[in-house]
Amino acid sequence: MEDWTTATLAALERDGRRRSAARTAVIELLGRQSCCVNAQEIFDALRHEGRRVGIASVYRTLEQLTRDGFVQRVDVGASTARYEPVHPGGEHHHHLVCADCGKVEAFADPELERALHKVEGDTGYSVAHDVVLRGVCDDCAT
Amino acid sequence: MEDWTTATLAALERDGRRRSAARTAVIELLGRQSCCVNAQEIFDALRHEGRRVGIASVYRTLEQLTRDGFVQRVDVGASTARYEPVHPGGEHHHHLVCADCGKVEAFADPELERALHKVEGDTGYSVAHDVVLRGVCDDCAT
DNA sequence: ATACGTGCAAAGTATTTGCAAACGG
DNA sequence: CCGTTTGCAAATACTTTGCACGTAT
Repeated sequence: MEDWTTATLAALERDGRRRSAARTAVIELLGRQSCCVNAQEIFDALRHEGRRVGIASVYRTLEQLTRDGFVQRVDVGASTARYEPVHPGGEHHHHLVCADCGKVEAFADPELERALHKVEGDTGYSVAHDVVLRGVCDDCAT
Repeated sequence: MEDWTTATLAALERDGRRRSAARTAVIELLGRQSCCVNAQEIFDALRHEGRRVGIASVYRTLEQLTRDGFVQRVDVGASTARYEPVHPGGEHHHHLVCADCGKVEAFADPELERALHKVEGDTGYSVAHDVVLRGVCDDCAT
């Protein structure tokens, strides 16, 4: 979804925010992810490609993007928070977490999604939702 | 569910663990909860009723109980982890979290549960699951 | 020019760990 | 008694904040 990056940068600009180096770097990196990442991973990846960003800026950017609804925070139970891009009306998935090694995988299920929407209608809660299933992954099952 | 307390204490005993004061206090308090609580809340409540427990013991007990499947850790996105008793085959609910004030409420939905079990069958993940819906609670909606 | 953003380092929180003393079986 | 468990305090892990300087607009 290269599109998310462009859309997000454009939305920020429209909002009067500046297209600064650190912010742009974080957004571009997020746009390349297929599933959730944490702040440290973003920081390390950016450093690895030679960008000089501070981890504080990573956290600040994530906080902003989360507040504005461009990314969703995913709490999979590890001590660290993870984040992933939100594709409005598009691809949408949930998470399988290995109880053993902590690995996080994505899954999607239309029927589950339908049940969720119904509950959201009933309760009035509908800003975001996340389903976390715990179990043992294939690697650890051996 | 006064029953959970008894069952859990018995299971620990059967497992060779000691029925120590701190551990028993934490388990009894958990058994009285209807929804999830965090370590600090447990600590404060126990202190309030005059029991001299250290917060480290609260964490240690929670970690043990979680590992053994007697309590489930619930990550609702706040910085602190919450925990609640697991009633095997019995009452089972998920959580609504207010995006504004952080309040956590419980909800249950049979259709959602059915969809979840189906996904668990498909994926092989089935140790535990938790659904978190975010939104604005009635109090904050005003 | 002039706000807005930044990197760094220091400060906060939540949780874990080391250890000698207390305790349960 | 002897190994488990404890409370405390120090250590750790993650995240936030204060601040002087950089930089987009």
